[in-house]
Amino acid sequence: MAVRNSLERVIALLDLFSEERLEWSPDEMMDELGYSRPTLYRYLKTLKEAGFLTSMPSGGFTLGPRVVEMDFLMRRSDRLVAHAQPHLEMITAAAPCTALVVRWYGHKLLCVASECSSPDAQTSYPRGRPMPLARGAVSRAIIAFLPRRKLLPIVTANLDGLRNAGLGEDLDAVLDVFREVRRAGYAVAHGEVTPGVIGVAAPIFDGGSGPIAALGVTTPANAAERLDAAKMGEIVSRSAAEISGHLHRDRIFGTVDTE
Amino acid sequence: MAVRNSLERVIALLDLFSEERLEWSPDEMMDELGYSRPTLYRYLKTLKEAGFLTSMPSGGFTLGPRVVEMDFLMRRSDRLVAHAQPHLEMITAAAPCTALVVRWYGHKLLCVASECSSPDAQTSYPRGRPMPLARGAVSRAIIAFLPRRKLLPIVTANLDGLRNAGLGEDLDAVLDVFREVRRAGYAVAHGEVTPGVIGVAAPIFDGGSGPIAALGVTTPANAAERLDAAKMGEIVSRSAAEISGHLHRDRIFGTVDTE
DNA sequence: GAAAGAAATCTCAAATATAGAGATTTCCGT
DNA sequence: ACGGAAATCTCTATATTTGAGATTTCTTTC
Repeated sequence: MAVRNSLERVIALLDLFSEERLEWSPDEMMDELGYSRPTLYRYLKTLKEAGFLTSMPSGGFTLGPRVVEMDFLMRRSDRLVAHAQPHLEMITAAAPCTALVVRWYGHKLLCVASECSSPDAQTSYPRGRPMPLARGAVSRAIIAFLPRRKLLPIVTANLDGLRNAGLGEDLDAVLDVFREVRRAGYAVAHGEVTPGVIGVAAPIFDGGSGPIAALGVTTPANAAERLDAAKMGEIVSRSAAEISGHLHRDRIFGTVDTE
Repeated sequence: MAVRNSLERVIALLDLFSEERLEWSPDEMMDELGYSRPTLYRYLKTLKEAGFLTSMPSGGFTLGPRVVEMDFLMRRSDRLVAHAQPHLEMITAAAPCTALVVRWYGHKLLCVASECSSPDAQTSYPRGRPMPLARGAVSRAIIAFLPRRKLLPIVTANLDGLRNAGLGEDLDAVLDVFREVRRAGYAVAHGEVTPGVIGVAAPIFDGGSGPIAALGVTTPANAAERLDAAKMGEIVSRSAAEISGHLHRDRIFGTVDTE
């Protein structure tokens, strides 16, 4: 654990609240982080006043309303989500599947919108769920279209993961796969993220360099037998291109904000 | 602007990102907050590394992936949401309306789950949207059931708002309204939050003192003519009671966590 | 591909705010 | 109203933060 300044120590406090554990008592936090009592309470008080944490009736602390509100803000004013929503609905209405939009955050993939018409809960992928960087059509649809100078470091850094996903034995083989995705305009994956589920995805651009997100569709493999990958790729690519067009226009003419 | 310690200054930075404005450039932040360049960049770097902010291709900053992930965590492990979901679906399936769960955060009401079957977009109320404290059935359903020592300060602090909402001219009149809500077990409101929309709501308890949330249903007034308020109150109360029962049991037997 | 311009980071000393031990107050259930 | 736990306060030594300016890194333009 490197030297931490006070802000990092506060953030370490927020880091405690994870999937494994969403409620912590002050004493447990002290044990875990080694902060003194007054210090911990000072931090807690400020975070609580700002709404990042709330105290439960049980005496413990959890994440607070501020988190929910900030996510609401993001959702509500995210043009990507707004423009993608009709497409998600259209796609899920046409066949039992999950359609999702995954945003590229520079070194992390996160689902930001999804619709699901498949009865199979396995395929569902809600907003907020992180997506692995080395596997899946969505991830490949984004990485493949990154500008060279960003693509190479990411590929080399994740080479092991990509190899395990079966993309190829060495760097060149993996790069070939990405080249092929670029040529086709979309990526296909067979059960890489969820076993038994086929995924197809195409990149979304906003006019800047490189994709900012991807539109993906996943279907249970048995259902996908009828919908062949090429056809799905076609549909996904077209929708992704339309969304990109909207974003591009927004960017040029300035965002028509709020409402 | 009172004296602020460094943590509060960092939070003030996050406060900038509001409904009005979700993208800020470093220079704009400096102007707004008066921090020096190195200080601002130090803050930004840490917040960015922690994922609370991201830099946009345009050079500005916005809220980052961490926010979305934290909301996902909360949503996914919120027993209130989990237990309420089937009821929301059941209620919205029965008639065109919006059913929502609003959590009480000690001094703030926030919608945490909602389903909508009404074609009228007016009635929709998505997760993350704050709810006014002085108006609406949901708010009243919660406040009315607070323990005395919490109820009084809140009512007196918001007396003006409550008066404007038409609850009564003075403190005693307002308290009478709440007493009546307690007697009925649910609250009814006519167009208080959204004009032309009728709301009915009942409190949800988890076994501690005071309600932790409310279940609400809103319908366009014309559609509500057929469903009289008493009947809606009945349904909402029953669902709220069932949800309370689940939460109570969870609390006693310990949470069956994760999955 | 080089050069100008902008953006981000670094250096370092002064000063200021922070940390923590222990005392004290407030809160809560009985 | 009481007792025990939870949260906050006081105060000083000390470590940390701050900010001006220099410097590096990245980006855009030619």
